[in-house]
Amino acid sequence: MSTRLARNAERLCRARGARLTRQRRSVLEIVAASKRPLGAYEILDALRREQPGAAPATVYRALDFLLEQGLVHRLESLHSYIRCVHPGEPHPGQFLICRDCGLVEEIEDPAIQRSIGRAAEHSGFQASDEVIEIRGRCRGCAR
Amino acid sequence: MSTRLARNAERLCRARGARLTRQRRSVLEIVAASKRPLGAYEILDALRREQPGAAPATVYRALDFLLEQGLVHRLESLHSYIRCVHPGEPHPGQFLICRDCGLVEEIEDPAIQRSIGRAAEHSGFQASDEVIEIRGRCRGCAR
DNA sequence: CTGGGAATGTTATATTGTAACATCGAGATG
DNA sequence: CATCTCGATGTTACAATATAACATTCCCAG
Ligand SMILES: [Zn+2]
Ligand SMILES: [Zn+2]
Ligand SMILES: [Zn+2]
Ligand SMILES: [Zn+2]
Repeated sequence: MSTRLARNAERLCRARGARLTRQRRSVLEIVAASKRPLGAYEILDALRREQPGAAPATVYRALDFLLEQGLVHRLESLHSYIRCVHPGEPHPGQFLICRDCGLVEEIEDPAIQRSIGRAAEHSGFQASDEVIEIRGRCRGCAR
Repeated sequence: MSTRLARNAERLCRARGARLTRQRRSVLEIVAASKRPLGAYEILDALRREQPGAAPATVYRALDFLLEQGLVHRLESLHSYIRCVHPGEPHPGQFLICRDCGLVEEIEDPAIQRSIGRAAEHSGFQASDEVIEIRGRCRGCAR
């Protein structure tokens, strides 16, 4: 399967002294294999196919780890999780979420980042991270 | 109490043919009276002081109405609700959320709006609304 | 007044997320 | 190798958020 993904994640974790265990890797692969974001309980259903005893805490603990490592993002407005398209340095995600087909595109736009930085500064606010979720209709669905 | 608020909301709703009922106005006033965003069940607790029979659906229905009318915003990352500081035309909210004191400031920054518009356009995406929640430390707490 | 649609009451349940504590297991230490 | 230790996992129960479904009431147009 996604050996490429797994190896890259493994490398990143190793470099940080973090342990990408079998369970955590399973959750990462489940999330990464999905075209759409998955809810925690959808991940749980998938995980149970290889590990029938899994419980909610199992999934949430793995997700906590993967979020810390910047390997997945959480979509606040969908209560769901999606792989990061360019892990490496953890970063705030910016997403285009299609209401029609449910697809989500992760973008990385420095101009958005800059404008947010300036707005925060203008209010004397020290930003530490951001939730940027843009909802609408994707190119494919707009036709 | 906040007669000013209530009157303005009343005027806006009347102009649109929307009915700001007693219940809906109660919920609006509860939300507006709070310095911090309130969760639906916090609103419910408050509402029950004047209407002991209120149930979750009561609150969620009122919130749906107030959200549609642009009188309150939902904070996705906090699962909570806050009054709009400048109702009139419904608009996407932009928020600075302090992790330390819990205060939330609503801002309206055209530069953020523009950068998001351009990024969406660049992906052929028709944006219809946005979730912009900037988390960090407010001026007061930063000192 | 009366009919009809919107608003509310009421009950039950779905969905998402955590707490708490027992147990396991990989790697360090001697 | 033995054993110690701490992070990871197993397990159970529960908290917090949100919605479904259907009965009833209320407001207003006609
Ligand atoms: Zn990313
Ligand atoms: Zn689409
Ligand atoms: Zn607003
Ligand atoms: Zn603060």
